[in-house]
Amino acid sequence: MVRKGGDLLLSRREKFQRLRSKGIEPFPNHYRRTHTIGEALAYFKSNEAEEGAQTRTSPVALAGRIMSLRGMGKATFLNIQDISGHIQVHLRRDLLEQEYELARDLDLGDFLGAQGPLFLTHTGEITLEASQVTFLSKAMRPLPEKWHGLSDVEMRHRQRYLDLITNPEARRNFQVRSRIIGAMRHFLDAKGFMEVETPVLVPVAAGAMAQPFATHHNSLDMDLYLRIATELYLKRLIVGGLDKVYEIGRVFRNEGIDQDHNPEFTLLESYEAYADYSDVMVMVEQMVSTIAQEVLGTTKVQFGENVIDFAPPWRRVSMREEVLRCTGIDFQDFMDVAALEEKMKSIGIHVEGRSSRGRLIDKLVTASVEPQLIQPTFLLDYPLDMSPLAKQRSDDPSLVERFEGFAGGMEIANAFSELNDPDEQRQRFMDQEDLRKKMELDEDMDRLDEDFLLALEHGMPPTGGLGMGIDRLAMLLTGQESIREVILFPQLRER
RNA sequence: GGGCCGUUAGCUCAGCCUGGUUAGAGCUCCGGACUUUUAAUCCGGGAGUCCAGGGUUCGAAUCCCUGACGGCCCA
Repeated sequence: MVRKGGDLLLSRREKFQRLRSKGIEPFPNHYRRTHTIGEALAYFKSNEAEEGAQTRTSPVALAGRIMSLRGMGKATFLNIQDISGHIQVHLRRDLLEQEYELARDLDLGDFLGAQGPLFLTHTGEITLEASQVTFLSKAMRPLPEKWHGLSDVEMRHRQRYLDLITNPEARRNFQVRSRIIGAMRHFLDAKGFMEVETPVLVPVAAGAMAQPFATHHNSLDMDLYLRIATELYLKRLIVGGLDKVYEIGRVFRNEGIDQDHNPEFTLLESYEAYADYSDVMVMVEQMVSTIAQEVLGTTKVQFGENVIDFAPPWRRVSMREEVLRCTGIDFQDFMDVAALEEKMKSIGIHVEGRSSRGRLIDKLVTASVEPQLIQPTFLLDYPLDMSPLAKQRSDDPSLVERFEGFAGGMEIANAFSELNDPDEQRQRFMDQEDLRKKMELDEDMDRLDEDFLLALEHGMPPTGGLGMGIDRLAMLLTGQESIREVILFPQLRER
């Protein structure tokens, strides 16, 4: 596909042809570098520490993308970049002789291999003095502007590779994200959890209240959905005796897109037999603070105008109390849906369509409480109405043993003591379905998964379960306020 | 779903309010000079579907309408 940019593309094509006609392969198969650029810089510094600024190292062979190019006639300075860093390369005609001609055909964005000793220029920059250069790959299109980088947000997302080439912060965000997930696996593995993979294509999209994406399997002639959660499959594994399992996987929810929602996102779910939600709470604060410490070297991160400290213990407060504090509404005084809705309207919270009591309370939390929860906070003990998979509290059956974890004004974790009574679970699913039908609700309810109930009937031990949004955790630990900055290819409208 | 803002050269942006020569700048690109430069510098030269469509006007990048895409805020 050829797009605009006529001249610039043409001149690159011409240089490409010129290379070929000189017998230089523009896309050679092999190049052996001896060091990454980061390693080479470290190598020079250790030599410098021993021998002083005049040191010249033994030759190294480096490779990278040309990010700047300063031709000066019989000498050329350029900078090459790889993932570990960037380094200046000095090309001299007296050293390279005929090979120096190559300098004329280099473009920003091309890949170059260079071999030679490292030295310090008298402006103090570590530089490779090339005794040999190897053309490694041609860029047929120009890079974005070298000083400002690529700043058009849409293009940064559509052509993420350009963002990654030119914006160090983008590279860093995704490196941090990767290390977060690594540290998370390490933490869970060390606790004796087993990582598993469960189906993405499922006959019933259950385990959360969300619209699924629908698809179809042709040879089975069967409608399937992309999972909206991994919950019910992981609990089947608890039934199966795996005792501590987790999955880090993509889930799909057919919903709107905004600052902290993408239709596909990465979710950690973990289930631990013989644990309850208070055990999970301790694990969450340990895990997040450990990850922050491991990845960032601190538990404190700048997020917007705030510094969030993930060091345990996190604040714990009953959800009911916190709603009361933030809104002046004690939802236990409003068992009636209409009365609650009326009361919410009086403080300016409107809910469209017909809603259940659970959804109204959820709305209260997201609208009035969540934005205030900047420092890590656990809200405890949610109403039964909005928690069909959680176990009731023994002292108050209108509440369940559930918490959600918040930080930076976002929900990042959701956990409960898992309901393991199969008859009660069936009843909860049916209540949800009844509620939806009776009230003609405009909302998603958890779907009944008959096969899951069959598993539960074989007996599930008491279990503590957790769901945690990896993308939002990555936002918090990278200081990014948009989920699109931590998802490499966020969903965009087709152009 | 509603409101506000944006879309001009490959990239980063000015110009628009207050319509009027051939739409500008920097980077990139092309030619030339230059063997320690580093946003290299100096000289010369290129490069545009002003998001799309419609309207107003003698005349539209500029004013109006519709749409597309994106951003922010609200729901």
